[in-house]
Amino acid sequence: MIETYLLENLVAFGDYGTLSEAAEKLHVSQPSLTRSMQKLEDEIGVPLFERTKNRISLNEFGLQAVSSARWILQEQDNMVRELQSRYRLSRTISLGCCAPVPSWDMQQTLSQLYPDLTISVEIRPEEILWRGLSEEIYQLIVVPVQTSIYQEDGIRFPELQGTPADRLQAVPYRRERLSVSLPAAHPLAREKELSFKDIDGLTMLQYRSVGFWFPICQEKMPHSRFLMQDDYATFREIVSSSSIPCFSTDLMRARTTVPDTRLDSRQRINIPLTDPEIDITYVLVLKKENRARFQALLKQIIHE
Amino acid sequence: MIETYLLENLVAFGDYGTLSEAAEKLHVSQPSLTRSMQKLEDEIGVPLFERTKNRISLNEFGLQAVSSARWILQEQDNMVRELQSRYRLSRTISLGCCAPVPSWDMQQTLSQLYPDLTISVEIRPEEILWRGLSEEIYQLIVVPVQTSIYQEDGIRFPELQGTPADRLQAVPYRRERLSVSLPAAHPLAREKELSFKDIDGLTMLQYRSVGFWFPICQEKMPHSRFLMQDDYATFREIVSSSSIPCFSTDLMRARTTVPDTRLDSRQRINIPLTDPEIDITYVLVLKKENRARFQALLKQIIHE
DNA sequence: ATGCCTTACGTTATACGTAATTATT
DNA sequence: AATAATTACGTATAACGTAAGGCAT
Repeated sequence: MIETYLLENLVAFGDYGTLSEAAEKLHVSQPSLTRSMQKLEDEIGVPLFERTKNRISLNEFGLQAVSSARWILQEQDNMVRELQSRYRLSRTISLGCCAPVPSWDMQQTLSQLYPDLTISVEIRPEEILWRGLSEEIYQLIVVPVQTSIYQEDGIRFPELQGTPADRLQAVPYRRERLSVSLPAAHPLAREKELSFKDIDGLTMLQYRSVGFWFPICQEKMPHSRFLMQDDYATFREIVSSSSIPCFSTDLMRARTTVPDTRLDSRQRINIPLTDPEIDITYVLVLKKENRARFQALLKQIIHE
Repeated sequence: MIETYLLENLVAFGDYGTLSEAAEKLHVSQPSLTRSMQKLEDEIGVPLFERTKNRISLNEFGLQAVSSARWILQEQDNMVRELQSRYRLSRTISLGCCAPVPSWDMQQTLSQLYPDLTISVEIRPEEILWRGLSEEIYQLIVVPVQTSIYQEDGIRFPELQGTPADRLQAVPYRRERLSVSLPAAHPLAREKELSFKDIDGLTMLQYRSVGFWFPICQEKMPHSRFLMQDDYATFREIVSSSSIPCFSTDLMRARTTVPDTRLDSRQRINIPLTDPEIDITYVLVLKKENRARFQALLKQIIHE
């Protein structure tokens, strides 16, 4: 059988036209290429070249050989690439998430449980998460369910082509509630609770990557302006140094290591919202065929 | 890039299941295969095997690699085979012929003119010759034309899909006339000439591979029986030792080195036939695109 | 005990580079 | 003179076989 380096040399000669140039590009000597081509001809048993004293060129068979060789090398390359890509995929956990807090938590949890694997986390709209789970772009997704609905009906799996609901496993993960963060001096800051209706019209400072939360707020507060912030650090900075209302959640506050309790005019007060939409239960969903792989994760979530 | 021998070793391991057996089949040592598999894994960068202390087997990636490797090796094999077959074809002249005498002549002529090439000659019905010429199964064909028609109309090219008549070149080659060979004692042996009509009903000894001649005789002598002979030497033997009538042609007699002139009862007399169908002009036909290749042949035929 | 895989080590094959030769532009 | 291919020859890489070791059935 013909060794690969001979085919590579042949293709290089086909590309560059002379042995000298091909040799240069391949970082080998001219005589080495001469020998390769001789050996190739010898092994195939078919003359591939027209030779004159200081010129060598491909004949009709040589041309065909070059094109076949090019094809074979490409197939080899595909083989290796596909294996590598499948392997890489088998070494990464892809999580699709609907909101930042569970994405942070899961990133951390997964890294601890699977220290050898690459953890890839994305925040995307729920529809894309379901589709991605079905198409194996994500092995895990975290979707939000309104807690009141969850407690009545459990989880409603959407219609997925190729992945019927009974092949999915859903595990309730944790709960998050949205509240309004107002400066102490704000007229509404004394209220015990508020609804979207009460605060509709306020100009809100808004971090962009909050996932599913933002569409809810937009819908519930059609008269408000939202000052979007792309960078989380900047957002936090402006929150702490301005008096613009914003949103907060219980989980977010629990993550804040140093709660800001200074009692100045910029101190903020969190007031719970009453609308049922702000009480969310996160649910982790995966294909049942992957349960074994994520056994450790499931155990930890259930025992939390 | 991955050398071919590594793929071959991998496929052998896939075929035989253990390194030992694969090594034996490949006629290499066990350790050599161990190293090959290690090297392959290393170069692809993906684990392909499950290893226990004295057992090695393919994992999911290994299985995929084996099937890809098998495919690539087959492609290589095809490449080489196709080149070799095209080359062999380029080194052989395929002639399709309608009758034995021109086939013998052409075989001889071509061998002399192209001593390095393989000459392949077949006697086939005219229809197949034309089709074969069109489909490049034959580079040359020799077809019969009734001399009277030829002298009036020249050659009539049949309708060939893919090969219009103006891409063909036809060269008149030589002429052959059929006669009846009768024992001297035969009642008709005194005639100066005969027609098929006169001899229809006779039982004829007939060599099988006479090409287009036989269908003509059959058609013209519907009441005759033909005693078919497959072997030419046998046919000649029976002819010379029996008194069964048979056919002969001027060209055939010209080729017979020692004309049998013994004047015994078995001596045979050749009597010309008068029907126009027995006067044939052979025509050599080839594609015009191959004229250059057969220049020497054409020159010789025209100068004959 | 036998079979199978791996590691270690020395050998051999062969692919490679350098230098020299020849021919062409 | 410069460029290109081939041949000749010595070298170095790497593939190979033998020998030895470990582990499992």
